[in-house]
Amino acid sequence: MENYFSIGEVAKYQNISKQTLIFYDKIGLFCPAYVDPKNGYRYYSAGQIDYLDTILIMKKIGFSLSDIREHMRDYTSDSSLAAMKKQLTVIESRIEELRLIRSRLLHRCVQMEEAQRSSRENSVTEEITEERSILYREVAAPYTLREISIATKQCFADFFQNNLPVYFQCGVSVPLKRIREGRYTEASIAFLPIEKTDRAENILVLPAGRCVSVCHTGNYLSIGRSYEKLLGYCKAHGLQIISDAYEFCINDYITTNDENEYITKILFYVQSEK
Amino acid sequence: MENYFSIGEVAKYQNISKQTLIFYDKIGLFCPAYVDPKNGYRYYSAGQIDYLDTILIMKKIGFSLSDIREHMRDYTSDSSLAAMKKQLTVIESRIEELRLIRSRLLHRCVQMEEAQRSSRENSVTEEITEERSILYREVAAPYTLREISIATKQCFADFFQNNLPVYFQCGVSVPLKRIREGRYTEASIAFLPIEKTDRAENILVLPAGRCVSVCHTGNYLSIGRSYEKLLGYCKAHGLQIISDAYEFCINDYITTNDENEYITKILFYVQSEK
DNA sequence: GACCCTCCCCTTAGGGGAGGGTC
DNA sequence: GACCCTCCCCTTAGGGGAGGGTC
Repeated sequence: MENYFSIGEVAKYQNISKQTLIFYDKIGLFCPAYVDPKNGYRYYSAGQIDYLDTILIMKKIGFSLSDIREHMRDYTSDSSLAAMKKQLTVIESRIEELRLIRSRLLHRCVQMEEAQRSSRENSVTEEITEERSILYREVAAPYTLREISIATKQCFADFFQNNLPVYFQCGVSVPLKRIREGRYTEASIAFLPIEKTDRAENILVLPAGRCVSVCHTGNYLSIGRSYEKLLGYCKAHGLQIISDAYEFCINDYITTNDENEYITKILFYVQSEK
Repeated sequence: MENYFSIGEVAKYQNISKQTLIFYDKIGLFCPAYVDPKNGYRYYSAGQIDYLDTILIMKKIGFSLSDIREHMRDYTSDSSLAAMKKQLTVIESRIEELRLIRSRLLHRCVQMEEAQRSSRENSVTEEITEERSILYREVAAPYTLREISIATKQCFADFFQNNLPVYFQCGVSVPLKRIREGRYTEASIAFLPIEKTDRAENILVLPAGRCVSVCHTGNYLSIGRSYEKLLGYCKAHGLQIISDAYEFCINDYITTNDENEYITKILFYVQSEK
């Protein structure tokens, strides 16, 4: 037994637990070279423990234990190179996915922080917006919160299914005509802002242009208050509204369960009256 | 029941399975607004299913279901922002980790492909190497494969424990004196090449400089053959060896279980004889 | 006293039925 | 016939014992 290692020694050298070695033995991934028939003690040969490095590296690369077991049943430099290259693409797509999630998160965090500063004033601002795309679904009649919710759900389902580059944010659009009639909450489409994409179906591009906006703070049903303010501002400044209303949820059910904290940015495209 | 959704409808809208909804109910993460007492049917209100978006987004961001449950017990814009920012750092470190793994994998793949081309010729080449660092451990007497294996293990354990920026590659160094005496396999240190690091302990920097090298193909115990070739080359070309031997495993037990496929690059620093 | 063994239960986020009732 | 329910077993990669023998 001179040249053999006990389970404790192997565990120590490789800095893994004995449990792990017992487990690898049980699933046939890495079995001791010799097992004492009278007490069941495991002994590993010096030559074989190098294979543990290979196993640990394969694990680090992202292979499952059963993948590793199959791979090592008979591995050559060719099969190893092929396996490593395959894993390289897996890792790269995982990195891409995480990057996307990071950019969405960042976007939402930035928006919330900006809104927390500006919403206290709650004043109308004029700005030139940049072009942006939205992924949308039409809201069915009678345009109550229920139908809006369903349309939003459909957008999210589309996003989760196709992993589209949307942000973690939603919004709705309300026709100008309904706003004028005081039907502030009867949205005609629900949408999710989305990064530039090749896809065409259910995508709408909002052009760059002159806009007025206000952040509405509080319960969604009280949004009429902010609309009146916005309409009043346009009238007072000689601005003609040339689009439907676009509402972007900055703070909504995704980030708070207190409706008083809701923040909705309302936006209209405008031009000076002739 | 007019405004309620059945489990099937919710599953369809959110594009998740019924099993998932039953599971979320069981763990108390997302329970139906109403359960029919006579048949146990689940009914979800229009208002509540928006929370599912929040749950799915939180999941996508990387929270566990129990984290989400705790978070949503009472979440505000402040607590959400804090949670999102925390997750942002988690995601960023995950991306970094994957990047590191990718660079190691790439390094190994490139080396193997290069070696597969050049090893067929098996000829001595002269080159100017760049500076590189190695993470090493000393090999104990009597310098057999057993002690080398232990030293290598210690390097790997250090790597796995501290997640050091090493490549998935190992190597050894053999003192020139032992080479001259024909003791080709009696390495004095085992090492792993490592990216530039701030760490100082167990790190050795191999300088840039003029080198000769040869790729040895096959069983490690036959490496003497390649050493003789290398020494002969130096003699014939008037080169004086000014360092110990460094052996880099290009193809080893990590990538093949056929010793005939092993490829080891042997390298000496040299200068012209005066 | 330190080391080793074999059970056995536990964790995450559901998937896939079986068996039986319900709209 | 399509929909819903409640069990129940299964998956990954081990961790954490308990209870008992061994160097």
